[in-house]
Amino acid sequence: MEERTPRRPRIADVAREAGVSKTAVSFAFNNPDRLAPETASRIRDVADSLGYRPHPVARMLTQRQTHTIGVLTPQALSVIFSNPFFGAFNEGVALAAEQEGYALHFISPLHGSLAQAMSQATVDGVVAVGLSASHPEVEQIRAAGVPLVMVDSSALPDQPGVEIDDEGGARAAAEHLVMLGHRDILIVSVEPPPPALELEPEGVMGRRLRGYRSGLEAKGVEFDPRAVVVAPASIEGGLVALHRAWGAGLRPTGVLVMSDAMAIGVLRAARELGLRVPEDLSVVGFDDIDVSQHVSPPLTTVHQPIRRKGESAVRILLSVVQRRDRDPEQLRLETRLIVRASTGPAPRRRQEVERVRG
Amino acid sequence: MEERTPRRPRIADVAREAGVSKTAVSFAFNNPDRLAPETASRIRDVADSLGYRPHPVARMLTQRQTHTIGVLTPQALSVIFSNPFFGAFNEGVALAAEQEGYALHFISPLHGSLAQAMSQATVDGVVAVGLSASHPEVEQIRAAGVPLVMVDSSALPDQPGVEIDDEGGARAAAEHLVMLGHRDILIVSVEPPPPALELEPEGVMGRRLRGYRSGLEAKGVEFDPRAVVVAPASIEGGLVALHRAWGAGLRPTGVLVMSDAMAIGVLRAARELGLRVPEDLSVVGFDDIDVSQHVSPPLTTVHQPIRRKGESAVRILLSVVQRRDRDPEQLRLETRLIVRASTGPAPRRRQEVERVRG
DNA sequence: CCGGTTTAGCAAACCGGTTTAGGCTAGATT
DNA sequence: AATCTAGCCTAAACCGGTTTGCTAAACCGG
Repeated sequence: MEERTPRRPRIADVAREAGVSKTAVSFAFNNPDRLAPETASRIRDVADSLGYRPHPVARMLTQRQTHTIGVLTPQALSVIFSNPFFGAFNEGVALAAEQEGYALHFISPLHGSLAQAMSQATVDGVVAVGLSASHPEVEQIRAAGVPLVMVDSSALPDQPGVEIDDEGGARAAAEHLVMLGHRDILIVSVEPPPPALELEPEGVMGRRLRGYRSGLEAKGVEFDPRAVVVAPASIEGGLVALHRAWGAGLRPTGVLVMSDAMAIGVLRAARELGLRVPEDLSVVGFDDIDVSQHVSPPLTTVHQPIRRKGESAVRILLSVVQRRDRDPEQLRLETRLIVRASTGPAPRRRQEVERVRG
Repeated sequence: MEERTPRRPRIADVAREAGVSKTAVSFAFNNPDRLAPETASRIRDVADSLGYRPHPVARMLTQRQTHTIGVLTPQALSVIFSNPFFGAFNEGVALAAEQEGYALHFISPLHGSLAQAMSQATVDGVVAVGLSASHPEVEQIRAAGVPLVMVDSSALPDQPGVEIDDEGGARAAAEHLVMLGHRDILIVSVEPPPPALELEPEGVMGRRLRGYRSGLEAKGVEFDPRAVVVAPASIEGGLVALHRAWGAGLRPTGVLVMSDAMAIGVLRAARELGLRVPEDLSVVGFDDIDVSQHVSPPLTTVHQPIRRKGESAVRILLSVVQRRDRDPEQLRLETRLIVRASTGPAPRRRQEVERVRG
């Protein structure tokens, strides 16, 4: 007698074994009231003894829902997960999703195509983060007909979304430095990842840049485009950014950095250059990720409610997934400057900085 | 004339519109060689004009695969994502998965039950991390018949898995401190999360504890169980752990911490207590997460190849998902001590520490 | 002109469930 | 006794695709 690889038992096997119809087996699991109690429990016993579990894919197909929400990003997942910003964001997403019993499915470009990855994904709805409204594939994605909430994309009309007041936060950061007496200010911006989108004015970084600029100009400091450097949004990125700026002869007393990860790199570069923070150089980050309060000196930064952003996105998404009748909800969360120890009064005389560098 | 909500077009709609059978439509997408070229392209045109995309769930059902791998953890996802260890691990997982065109699906306890979450998940295989072999649901999970690779669980026979040399790494850390002259050593261990598993001897932390112990004893330092404190595996956790130990009257000159996140908290607590690191207090972490080299002072820690662990787990998983004939592969990765600046010679006289504290 | 091979496309079965619309029986009602 | 109702269960249709035979026509060399 051959030992066959044991097929996974299906509903028909249970039905046959229990001497009932498939319908009865299905009812035993999903709708036991429609069966005599003893029949239902007998069916369940048989199912257990066979090790039967309803096939999740088949269920999805008939019920037309997957109980899964997708998190979509235009970047490779392998660059997302160890980014503390995404960590906190995903934490919020997970919190809201778990509460409602939804699982999480991550969608990233498949063979370079987001739309393709999207059409392969079995989700009830999608939270898109870091996807700019002008992304080439955004139309295809919307055309997939899956409920979609966009995060940090300048809102399309009719498109639910969550964003924050990037511009206001950046303006506060810039004004803070100016009020401390800084005049020579370096701006460190985020370089778009390889599949190089231009630095679009509608993107997050565009908004922050506008905020910096208006903050400077509001206080009478001229905005100098040559004092803007660009690097990858990582600790390393910030590190090389300051070194490069310094090497190019810039001698700022204050730095406005568009992400905390980069700001941490800037802090490190400052130490390497022999600059004391904040005595010689003031640094302001953006995002207020968890570690920012633990680095030394603790980082002055623009706080945004990252976890809440993730939670809200999921809440909004589920409200459209579950009842179709909603208006597209657009949520805007506040930012605020948190002054810690990485900023201080500008050094009196420029020489002071020069001397240290030498 | 009523405006009906437009049904998603199905294969039958395309077939009717193009005047062919469903089979032909299917071929046009998956097996165009079996059709005359002009027929195939006509079908694809019709499909495009209708906005037709094959329904991913239906595909999964017939093809019996989902092109998705699951990442399973016994903890809530909302505690996972902003943990830098998981961040790096997931990065490795994502890297290997993306290379093979697999998406990622995260599975965490559903209504408290991992097995239930598991049976709902549509994945081709699962990487389980932080799931101890003695977890109450591990049998049900294995019984689901889904290929499974366990990470950091003491290997079950017949069960593919990836682990690291926790014990060896911990021993090296302990010996390092002893060689620097430390005799009063505090051990900070990880408290199991709420659904409180005991601190099992087979768990990761059990292995590390054994390593510390054997490292101490090998160098003739007695292991004192009262010098082991327990706290959550977070920066906060480490912070309160040292404060609590200090408050209880312990006066270690060296601390062995079972995770870098906690070690960073310990560093901070030391600063709050007025202790200089490493002059007054030496601190050794475990894991070597990315930030550890950026905190100040840079953290001496036991390195483990976290990303590679994730990658390897997925590689092994896919090798069994794709061809069933493999032996269960068990991989063990090395750890090594990385000495940075948070450890140094023990202070000469105990008084030195006492004085500082005062 | 004939048997044999391609080629192009189709009908039907299948994946593994859920759901609709009844059917049958037994007890209650008229 | 005939009709109604309630309770329990089922056959068949359905979700939306893929795959397996099979057939009819075109092609081919002899």
